[in-house]
Amino acid sequence: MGYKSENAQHFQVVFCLFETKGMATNMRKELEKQYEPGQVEEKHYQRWMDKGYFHAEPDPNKEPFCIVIPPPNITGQLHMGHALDNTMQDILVRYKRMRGFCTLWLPGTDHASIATEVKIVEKMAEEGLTKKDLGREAFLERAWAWKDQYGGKIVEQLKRLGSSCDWERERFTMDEGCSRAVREVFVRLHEKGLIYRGERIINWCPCCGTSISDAEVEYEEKDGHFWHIRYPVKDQPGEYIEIATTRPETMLGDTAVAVHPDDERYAALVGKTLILPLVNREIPVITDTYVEKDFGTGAVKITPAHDPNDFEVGLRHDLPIINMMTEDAKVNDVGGVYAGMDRYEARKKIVADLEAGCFLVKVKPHKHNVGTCYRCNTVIEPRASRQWFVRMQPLADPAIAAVRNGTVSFVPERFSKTYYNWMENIQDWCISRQLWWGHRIPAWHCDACGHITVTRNNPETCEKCGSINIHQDEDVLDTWFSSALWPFSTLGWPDKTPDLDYFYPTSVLVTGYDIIFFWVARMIFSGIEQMGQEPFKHVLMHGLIRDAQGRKMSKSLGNGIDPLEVIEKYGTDALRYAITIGTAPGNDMRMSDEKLEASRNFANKIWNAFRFVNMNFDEDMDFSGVNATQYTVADRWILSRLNTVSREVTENLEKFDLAMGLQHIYEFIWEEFCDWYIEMVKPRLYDKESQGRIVALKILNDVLVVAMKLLHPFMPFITEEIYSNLETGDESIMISDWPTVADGVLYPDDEQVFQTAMEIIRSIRNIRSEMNIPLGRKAKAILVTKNMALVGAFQTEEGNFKRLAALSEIQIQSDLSGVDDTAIALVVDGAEIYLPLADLIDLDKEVERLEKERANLLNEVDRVQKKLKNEGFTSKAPAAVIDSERDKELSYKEMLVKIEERLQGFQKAMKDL
RNA sequence: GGGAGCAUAGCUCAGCUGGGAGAGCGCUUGCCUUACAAGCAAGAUGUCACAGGUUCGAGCCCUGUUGUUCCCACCA
Repeated sequence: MGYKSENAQHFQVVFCLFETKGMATNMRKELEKQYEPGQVEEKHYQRWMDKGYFHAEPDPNKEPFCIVIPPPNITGQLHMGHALDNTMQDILVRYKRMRGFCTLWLPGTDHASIATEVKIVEKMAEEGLTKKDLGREAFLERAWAWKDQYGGKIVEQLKRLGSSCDWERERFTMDEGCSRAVREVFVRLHEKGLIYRGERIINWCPCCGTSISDAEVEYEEKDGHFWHIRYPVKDQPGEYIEIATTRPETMLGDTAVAVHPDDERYAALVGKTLILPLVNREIPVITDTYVEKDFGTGAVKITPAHDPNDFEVGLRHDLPIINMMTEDAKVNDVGGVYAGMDRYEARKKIVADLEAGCFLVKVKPHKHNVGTCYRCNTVIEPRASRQWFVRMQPLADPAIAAVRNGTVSFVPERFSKTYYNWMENIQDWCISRQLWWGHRIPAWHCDACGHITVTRNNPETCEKCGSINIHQDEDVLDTWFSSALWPFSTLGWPDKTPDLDYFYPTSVLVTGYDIIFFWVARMIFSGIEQMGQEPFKHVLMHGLIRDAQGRKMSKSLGNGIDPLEVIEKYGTDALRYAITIGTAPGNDMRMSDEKLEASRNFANKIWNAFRFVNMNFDEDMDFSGVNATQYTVADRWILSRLNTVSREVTENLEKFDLAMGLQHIYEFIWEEFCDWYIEMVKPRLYDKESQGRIVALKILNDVLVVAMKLLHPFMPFITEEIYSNLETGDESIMISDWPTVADGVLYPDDEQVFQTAMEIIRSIRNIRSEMNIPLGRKAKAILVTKNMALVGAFQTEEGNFKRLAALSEIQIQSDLSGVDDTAIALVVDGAEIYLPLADLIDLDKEVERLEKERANLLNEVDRVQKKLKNEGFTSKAPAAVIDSERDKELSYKEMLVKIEERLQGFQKAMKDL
């Protein structure tokens, strides 16, 4: 089946939409005045899918271009962040596809271990159930059911955005392949000694009941207190050390008090024993340089089990680690009478008891940062715990180098600093989570000998003692562990697949700057470690979308803008336009109804431009006889401009400046094509006998074809809708070729002439408006110029120019003969226009206007001349700049002369009156 | 404590390797001109935060200051 017949078939589908309302007389039916995105989007997306346009297979004859999607959480509901992220990816992908790359956009979803588990637990709570009630297996059944129910939802929502993902390759971080990759990486890192298990202080979320990594802790400044407490010295009544703490309840776990070795105030007490109040435990006074003399009292209680610094001090001094808290943040058995109390309840009681026992010296208000869980916002509790860690230093070094040497580049560049900052100060990564939903750690503990067997496949015996009494580690891995492998696990790793071979390293990663640590950094070191090659060449960062007031969108504020509602109301293309336009790369942006309306208006503008063209098309047009010799100035001007704009859009896309690319095509379509070219072409079209009609139709068609291509990556639906109704020979815009661009300016002379003509028309319109000359009153204009090209243009386009400037006649001549002294004079670069409107003119005002004009020009001439007289300028500025200043000088001078002549004539005429 | 961003029209924001300040919205005026009133035409509005410096030339580069936002670190 050829293109033509397909196209014809498609036409019928399109136009039946309008059959009911239109009252068309031929095949080209009247289109709706307003663009209706709804059905158009659904229709084309379905067709693209059916045709398999999104699918990519490795093609040795083409260059690959690959993006892996930042996988949205299965629990996720599409929000503006997704809309931005995926619009940007789709723009790049559609552009590269049209440029002939073998283009793969690989989609998928993330199991989002902790986030999903939190949601499921919440839902279970509504039924009065806890995880313990269900047990691991039943819980996981629920989780998978959840995934099946909601996982597809976000995917369907991504489709509404127009995302041209290869859905045949959709992946999930917990699918068989990705899980295999996870186990493989874990085992490999373990074999290299880069994964270890150890007792460390980790961040514990009492609400989620799990450890979380440093990156998952958010700090908020909160008002707290500084409690000053006396710890009495053993056997020396009246002697004590005063410490200060923000968490008095942790004293239950104190195993020492530390002072600075050089602190003379406490020198005598070092080595003595203190009696821990309320607990009556004996603890030593030690010295450690970690203590700052000038902060607080200069003496620090040391709680190795509940503070990272204290833990380190504890290690140095071989102190016991006393954990005083349960997993749900209650005081444990260590706490004696406080056992079973919630941490804050215990705090109150302990403070009260300290006060009663005269141990409390004072309470000072104190602002400090409190860590909270990024998922549930609960205050996290530092806690000594046995966990699995990834040793980061060896992995970080090559990952830093990859960015330093440009193998991976951040766009905009400044984000590489954020990356270095983190990578260079990296701590080991706590990867074990006390959760059930996720990749279970591939480690088996031997009940007989205690050895841990780490292996890819479920072992039956302990590798050390051979015992069959082994059990798998209860914990799962940090959800980011599997995301870190995403760029290669999704392409088939650890197998050597053709996909992996062809598409890895991927081309670009598009994501928000808020996720550099969680994800980008970890993908980079994982890719380098496992594949020996960086996972992507460029990281294109974007900012956050905020609400109209500039606030972050959040559930609690209820200020979120739902992209699906926006799509319903304004259309996907409008949403994509609004998201892309007018932002600098990497900056946050605000979204508002005003912006969306403006975006929809642009879509509507394009629609009406097409509508105009469409209604002038004939059923059987034949462009074959049209050739370049038949083009008018306007034709060559618009083609020349189109060529330049094509180059600009291409260049901007190449350097990932999407907003600027869109800006260029926007301005071209609205200001040049619609406001000028279409207006210029109308008379030719209305005159059915005109020779130029078919030429004009061809140019309209061709310009729209290219303009739609340039716009397609940004606004895929409306461009496809229009493209499929133009004369192209293609079956779809999305697999058509990107416009080719000629070097330089295509028709420089015509551009020049047309610019001047536009300037003339604008100044006539201006004066009409200024002098309140109504449109109804047709005025005559005398154009005085020696520019033959301009004369030619005005002769061939006379009807047009008359109409655009609302003139009844344009008389062209090379001198002032017959021009009335009192005619209004307009001077532009290269021409003068005289409007003999004596009866309408207030002579004094006209003199005033001319004098103002004269003053302006004098000013300009003066400025340019000063510049040109400056030797520094003439000797150092580039030749092109100097030339253009010389040109300006000439034309300003010429214009000045005309104005002055005019003024003299005018004043003489006034005298005569 | 360290790092980054931002400060340009009434509002929201663009502004290329430094070479006469732009858009959208809003505002004023005139238009339902057979593509579009979700539109057309014309217009007004700027000490480009401040102070120095580099340069023939600075919104743009350098230094400092002020205000503001964010990230990282975490002195108990």
